[in-house]
Amino acid sequence: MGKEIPSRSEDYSQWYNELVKKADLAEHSDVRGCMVIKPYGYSIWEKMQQALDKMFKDTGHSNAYFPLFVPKSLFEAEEQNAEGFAKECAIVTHYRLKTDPSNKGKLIVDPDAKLEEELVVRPTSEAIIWSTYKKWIQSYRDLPLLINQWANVVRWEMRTRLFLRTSEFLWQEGHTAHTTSDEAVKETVQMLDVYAHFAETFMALPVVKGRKSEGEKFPGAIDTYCIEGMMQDGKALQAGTSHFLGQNFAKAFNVQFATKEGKLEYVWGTSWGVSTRLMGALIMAHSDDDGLILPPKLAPIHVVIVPIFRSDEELVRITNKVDELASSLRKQGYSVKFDDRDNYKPGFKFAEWELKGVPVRIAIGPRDLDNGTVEVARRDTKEKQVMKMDDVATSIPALLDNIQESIYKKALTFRNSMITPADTFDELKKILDEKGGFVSAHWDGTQE
RNA sequence: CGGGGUGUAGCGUAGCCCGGUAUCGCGCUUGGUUUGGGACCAAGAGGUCGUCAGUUCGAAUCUGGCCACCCCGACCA
Repeated sequence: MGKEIPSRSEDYSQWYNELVKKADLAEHSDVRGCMVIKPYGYSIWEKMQQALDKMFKDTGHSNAYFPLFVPKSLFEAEEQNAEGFAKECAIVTHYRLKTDPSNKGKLIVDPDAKLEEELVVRPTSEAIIWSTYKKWIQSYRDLPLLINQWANVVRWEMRTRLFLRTSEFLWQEGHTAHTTSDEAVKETVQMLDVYAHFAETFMALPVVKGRKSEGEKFPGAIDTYCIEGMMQDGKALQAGTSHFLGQNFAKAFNVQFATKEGKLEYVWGTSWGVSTRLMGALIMAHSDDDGLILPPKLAPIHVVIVPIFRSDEELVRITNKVDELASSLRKQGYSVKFDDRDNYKPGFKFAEWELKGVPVRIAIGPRDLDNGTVEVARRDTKEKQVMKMDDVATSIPALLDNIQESIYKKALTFRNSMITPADTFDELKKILDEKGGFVSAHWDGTQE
């Protein structure tokens, strides 16, 4: 602990790394390129999962789970997809270890236990899922098939960064199959809208929706749509993607259905995903030099209550008051933490909860007991106000709503200030060199 | 995969050039004083110096191999 987070302006990337560690979100694991998500960080991810999962269900999707391992022959069936991911795959080649005869107590890979066919650890699940869909889909009556999977995937990246790029990451991947191209495109766009809506209303992160260029699109897709958020260093972060797959995977895995007219046709596919990278986006979009700033809708703790006391007896009096307040807030669905640790001073606790981004802090001491008041502080602006104890429970909901909105507005204002129009290529280059941010420019859509 | 760097207590580090059994801070334990913005004092616990080998009477320190991680590039959610 301590005021050791480097300032955002000095070294953005270092600031980010320190913040992730200090706020108790995640740390590098001893395993190459992998990350340990700590309980506090994971609880934020769970909040994201819950909100997203509800939105998926509301749009007619169901959850399922498919295997971690993809036999190489399945993996290579859709050529573009296979080629696109080939350079970053982890592969299982053996299924057994044995004791090393020349080095007691150590294990070696048993050369006799080589697999007939290597297993690819999924970098994405299109292959394994489409090979399964082949069995599930016979008739137009089986469609649309709307499935989502919460899973981990492995992409053997050379350089990793906490939440933004790790060898293994958690995500959700939707895989749908449809009777017509139109319906599949609609699904693709619908899910992009779901992501954009989630980013803006839950993460308080304004995003730009768009379509990827030929060079950037998902391997195996006809079209890739994405949402991009603006981070405080003026750089874009891709926060979610939605792909229209056309009939590419249906053809690769021979997934056909009988139409009403009795004809056989290939189904139309989509896939879409967001990952724990959203955690990185959330952190980079809002936080300041004092730590994390969480939008209330994703905060695992909405309100932290810090008692200020000199004696045990004083703490008891405060605790009695706090119990009433906390239970009335909890009844309204808010998560409340009473920080009654006696080995830290209030100032330390203030700083710690600010570091962790808890939206609202309530301090209550002997002075408040006498006056029937509390001190309410909001994390985003650090404004404090003294409030009547009796009014707290009823005014917290509005305060949290206000914080959610004000975080969004701040991000939106910043984002808009960093969008610069350019009419010529020279202008574009100049803006990117000098100002950064987004550039609104003309483009004819070609590679050149 | 190219270029650079680091590895010493739970964390962050000094010592390395010039070899003699490891420094300091945070944290932890105990006791006391404290508590409205990151408390203080005292005592205490905690280390095969990444790993394997070599040189040497003696290696954290010198030499070689290996491993891991970090930073910068290319690639990506």
